[in-house]
Amino acid sequence: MPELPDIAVLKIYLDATSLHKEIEDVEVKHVKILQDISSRSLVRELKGKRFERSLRHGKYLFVELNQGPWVSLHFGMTGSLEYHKRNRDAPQYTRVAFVFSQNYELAYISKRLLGAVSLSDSPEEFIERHGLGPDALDLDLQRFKRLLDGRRGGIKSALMNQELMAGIGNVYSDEILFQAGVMPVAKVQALDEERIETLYDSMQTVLTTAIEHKANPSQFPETFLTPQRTEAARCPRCGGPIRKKQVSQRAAYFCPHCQQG
DNA sequence: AGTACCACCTGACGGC
DNA sequence: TGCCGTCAGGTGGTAC
Repeated sequence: MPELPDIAVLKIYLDATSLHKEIEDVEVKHVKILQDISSRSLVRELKGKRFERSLRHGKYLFVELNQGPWVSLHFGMTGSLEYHKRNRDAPQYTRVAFVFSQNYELAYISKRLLGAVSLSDSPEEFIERHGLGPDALDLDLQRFKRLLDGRRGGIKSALMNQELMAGIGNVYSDEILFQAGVMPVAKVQALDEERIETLYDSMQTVLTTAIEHKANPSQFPETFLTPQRTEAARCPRCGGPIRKKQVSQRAAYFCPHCQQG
């Protein structure tokens, strides 16, 4: 479920395992995962260098090398990281392996190959080039209001629009709307100022709470909708049935009793 | 400006 | 058991 909280957890993991170690080799196991760069260039740029620090913006993780470009990691719908000792059973679907000394490596894993590994001059340059909005957790209420002001479309697609704000995907947009008591089909224009503020508060609370629980839905508070993303589920607040509906081309889960507008 | 649709990929699941 | 359609949390391009 790689949305903002998941990437935040991957950042903690990468920082704890893979910084300040010489990259002895880079193994590209599937070139389709590389974006705008060849295998050879990636290896040449990274070999002998070290990861010094990482930054997260939206659903992207950027890793700074001790000199040269930044590595940018995007995880698509099925991506992850795993640091492990190299042996005969490497993780399945490892697409790129960053190899350190003593036979340890950081594996970039992507089952469906929808993610991307690339290089950029800086996170700022990458964010600009991709037209990403501000990070959803680095957004104050006033700016949130300005971003939504005058928008004609639905609230769910606005929350998921990476050009507007970066980091929220299908699952967390549903959770934020549920916590705020707003229907996924609600139009932005139909929300008064108070509900926009509630939405903002829910966004901050949901994202930070998810990160605190390692982005693992099975550990989320009982008041959360996310673990109930099945059609037979019950609303954690009122006990009524959870409904599923296509909204903005995605499967939205919501409680018709607790969410309005 | 905002939305619909398709494409990119692979795997899981249910129906037959 | 095998085949087939459908669906899955990502982004990006095109057409309206």
